[in-house]
Amino acid sequence: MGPRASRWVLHVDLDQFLVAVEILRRPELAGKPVIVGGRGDPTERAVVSTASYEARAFGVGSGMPLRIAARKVPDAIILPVDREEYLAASAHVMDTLRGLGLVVEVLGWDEAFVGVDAEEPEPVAHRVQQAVLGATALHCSVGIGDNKIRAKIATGFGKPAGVYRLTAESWFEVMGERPTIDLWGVGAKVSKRLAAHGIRTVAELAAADLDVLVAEFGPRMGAWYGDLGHGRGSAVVDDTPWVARGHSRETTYQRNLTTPQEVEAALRDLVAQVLADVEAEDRPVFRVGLKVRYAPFFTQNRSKKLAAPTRSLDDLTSAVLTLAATMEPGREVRLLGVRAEMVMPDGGDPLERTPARGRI
DNA sequence: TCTGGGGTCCTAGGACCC
DNA sequence: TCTGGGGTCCTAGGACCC
Repeated sequence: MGPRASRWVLHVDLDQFLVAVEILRRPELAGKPVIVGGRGDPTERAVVSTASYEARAFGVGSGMPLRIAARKVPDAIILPVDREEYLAASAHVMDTLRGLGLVVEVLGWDEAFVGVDAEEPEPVAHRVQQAVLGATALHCSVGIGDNKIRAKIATGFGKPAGVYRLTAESWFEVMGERPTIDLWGVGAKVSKRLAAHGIRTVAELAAADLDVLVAEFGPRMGAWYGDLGHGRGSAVVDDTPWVARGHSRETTYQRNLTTPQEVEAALRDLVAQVLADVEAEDRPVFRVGLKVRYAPFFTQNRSKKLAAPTRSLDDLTSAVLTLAATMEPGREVRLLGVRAEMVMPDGGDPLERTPARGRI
C-alpha cells in the first residue's frame, strides 16, 4: 500500500458527526436542536464542537462559545463531548471504507480521502455512502475531485448526504467568483492580507502575480496559495498510518489562575497527563512547549529543545518549569498548555518535516 | 459574543560558525 | 577597526484545520 496516485479522489465527510453519533444512542434526539460541546454545561467556558442542522438554523456553528449558542437556541439539548464514543464510531467508518478494497487516507475523526481508479466515480461514491450507512447508520457526503483540493471543496456542495463533482473543467465556473476564504487553507488572516493586494476572489488569486504572493507569504506558502487559486493539488492518496509528531494537553480554567503556586501545580498536572500519552507511543520526547493564555485574551508560546531525548517525568517537568519562568508575573492566566514532541519511530530527525503532508 | 482542545506546517530572526 | 556572505541550528510565533 502506501501513497498512490489516483484517477479520482473522493472526500468522504460524515454529516454532523458528533451529533449523529449521539442520536444513535438516543434516537429521540433526531430532528431536535442538539449541540455537542465542552462538558455540556453552557455556563462554563467552552465552545460548540458540533451542532445539529436544526440548531444551525438558529445561527449556531462550530467554535461558537457554548454560552452564546445556548442563548440563541433556548430549547437546545446540550451534550458533553464523548471522545471515546466518537473514536469508536470513526474507526468503524474507516474500517468500512477499507473493507470496500479502497485506499483510505484518514484526515480526522469524520473525514477521509479515498482513491478511485474507475472511469466513472459517481457509482463508487454512492456505494461508499450505502456501505457506511449500512454498517454504521451514519450518513456521509462525498466530494469527487481530480485532486484532493477539489474533492475536499466539492464536499461542501454535496451536504447533506449528497455527492458533488468538482474538476479542473468546472473549477472557475463553481469557485471563480467566491471569496478566497472559501478555499481550504485560507483563513481570516490570509484572506485579509490577500485583499490588501486587491485579491478578493478565487479567480483573482489564480491570476495573481506569483512574485507578489511569494513576497507576501514566503516561497512555500506563496506558491501554495497560487496553486490553490487554480484548485491545483496532489491526487496522491496515502494510506500509511499516521504517526503523531507530538502530544499536548491544555486546559482553560473556569477561574483564572492568579498565583505562581497555582500555575506550577497546574503545569505539573499537565506534564503528567502529556507523559501518559507519550508513554503509550514508546518514543522519547525531544522538545517541550508551553502555551499560555493570559486574561482577557492574549496567547504566548514557548518551546525548548531538550539536551537529550527523554521520557523522565522529572526532566520534562523541570524543562516546562524553566519555560514557565519566562511567563509574565502577576498576570492572570486563563489557559495553560503543555506540548511534547517526540522522536520519530524510525529514529529520523523529528525536525525533518514530511513536505506538506498535513496540508495535503 | 467571547472565544476549547488536539493537531499540523511555515516563517522570521537571532546566535553562532567559517 | 569595521566588516562580507553564506550556512546551520534554534526559538518564538503565526496560521490553519477538525
